[in-house]
Amino acid sequence: MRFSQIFLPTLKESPSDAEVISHKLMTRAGMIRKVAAGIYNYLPLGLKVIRKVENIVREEMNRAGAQEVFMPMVIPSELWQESGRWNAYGKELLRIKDRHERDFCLGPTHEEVITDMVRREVRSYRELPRNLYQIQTKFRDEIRPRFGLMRGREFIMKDAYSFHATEEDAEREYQNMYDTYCRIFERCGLKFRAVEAETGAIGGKFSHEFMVLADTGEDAIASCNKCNYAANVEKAEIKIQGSGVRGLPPQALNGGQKPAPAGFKQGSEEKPLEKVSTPGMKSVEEVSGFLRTTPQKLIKTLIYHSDKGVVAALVRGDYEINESKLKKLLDAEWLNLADEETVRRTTNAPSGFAGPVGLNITMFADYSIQAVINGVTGANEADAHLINVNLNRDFKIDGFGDLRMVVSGDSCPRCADGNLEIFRGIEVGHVFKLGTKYSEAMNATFLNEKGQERPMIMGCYGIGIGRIAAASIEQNHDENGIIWPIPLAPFQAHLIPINVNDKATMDAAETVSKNLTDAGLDVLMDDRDERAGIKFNDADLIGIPVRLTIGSKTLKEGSVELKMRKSPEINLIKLDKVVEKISAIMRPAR
RNA sequence: CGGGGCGUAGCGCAGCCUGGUAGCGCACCUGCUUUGGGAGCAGGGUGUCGGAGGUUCGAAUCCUCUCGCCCCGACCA
Repeated sequence: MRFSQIFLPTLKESPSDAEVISHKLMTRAGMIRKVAAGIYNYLPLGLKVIRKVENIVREEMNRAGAQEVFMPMVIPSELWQESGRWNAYGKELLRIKDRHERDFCLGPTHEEVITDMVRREVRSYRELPRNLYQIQTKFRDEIRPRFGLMRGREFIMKDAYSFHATEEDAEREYQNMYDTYCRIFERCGLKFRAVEAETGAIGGKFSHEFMVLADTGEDAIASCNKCNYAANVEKAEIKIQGSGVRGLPPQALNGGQKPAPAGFKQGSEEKPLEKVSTPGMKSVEEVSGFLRTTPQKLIKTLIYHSDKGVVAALVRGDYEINESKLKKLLDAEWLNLADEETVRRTTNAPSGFAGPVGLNITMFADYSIQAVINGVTGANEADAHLINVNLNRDFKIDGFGDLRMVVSGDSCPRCADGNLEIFRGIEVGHVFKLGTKYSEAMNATFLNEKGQERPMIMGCYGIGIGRIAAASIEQNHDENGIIWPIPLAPFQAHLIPINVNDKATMDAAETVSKNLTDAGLDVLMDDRDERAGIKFNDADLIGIPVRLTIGSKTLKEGSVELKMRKSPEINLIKLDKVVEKISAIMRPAR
């Protein structure tokens, strides 16, 4: 391909709305252009990368025994009514009407469609298992799309769904997909980690996320420095010492806490409860600073609103509530921090002054507060807090649980002496074991060998195609531009004839280009009549792995310059060795 | 949805406070010179100042409404 012909508009400056490096570089390198918030055009260079990713995914899925299908993007509401998600899914589901006023949605995921497809055809256990996948554009009307392809509204995703006669077979396939995903991300040249994850709105029993490690990632993951435990922080558990069973006498538990700060040792005398004035002091920092104590002494009381009613959640002042854990403990469908109005009604005080003493609603608490002796809480009246608050003497808790976010340095919940570290990651893949959630709701059944009707056991496995491209850039770039790993590179070799008006240079360039192309390589030749600086800078920006420079000086010796994008060295190679040399570089990665 | 900000040339921005004929850099077009890491000189403006309404002799500028976009938060496969 000639640079003068390809539609590849590079930019010297980043667009003002791009924040993360992958978004800036993809725009500058002429890969994508924004059409609307979270909606992009893919230009030729961007599409080439997308296709590379798709092909890796396709090859590995096929190798794993899955078969490709293609489902519609526009889905009739009936299917979503059947699964119950038409009402449950929320506003990310873009609902549209056709000319007959019939309801449809743009597919954000395809469990309903695939379940419908399979239930119509599959009758017997003999026709199972099945693993079907598609690579398709999805639409989720995200509240706040951002970061270019990392969190678009419209995005390309590979989604696979498997159907099984038995739990064991579904778990075998889950492992098969897990292994396949590892191979896919390895082939893409990504540094990643598989972590335990929440199952979220898609539902199901357990799941793993595949996280590309990057500081700009939107997810935080906790990872043990000794064993292979790794989990999304939404899910990451704390270590429970002794037994973590609900209902045990509170002080018997000490859920893996950091030692209490000096001066507040367990077992110190319980002092008399006292009310103190704390005008305008709401946050943990303000209150602990004002009262000259530490956040560890505070018990934070958060009022939540849920389908199970208004509840209070208590956690030690230096920790944060993990809403996923709270939701699970409550067995709630939904959960929100209560609004100011509800807080006032419940606590008789503006938010910031809630406390458990005398509070007349159901209260759940994180294990961490069991270690707090003579603690500080809100007084349930404006501008006042209570000091020397003690569990059981001054208030009672309806249930204890692991309700807090893990923090760096927490003990590993799985092994004896490991500690958790927190990393940021970009979720590029997710595998779920769905179980029978959809097959039961939608009556996707089969007859087993005894002639009994049973719901199919399902699994679901997604990969964000565009996110892989973006994540790769987050991991592979420098101040000049993208550095593509060979498997994802839009071209393998970038040829730069310095002076396109010099016949010898151009003849050599044409020959090299033809030879490399004949050898099966994708070559971009910068035949533009531009200054060398412009060509070199564009080459660095778009990040093709191999650069070959052809100039009249080295040409006299029958040589061209070879430079890898990822390293600064420049080597001369003879014209007749070019194909051999470049092929050797490409081989391991192809 | 709450808070904040921005919409002016293809891109990045100034002008707005204090109303008076639309600007800068880059890009683009023409010519000459230059030619191995984003060239120089000369000439050229390609604009519904996001949109609608209002105030005014006069609005990019002031007021009202509206649309779009971005950031923070909330929320979230």
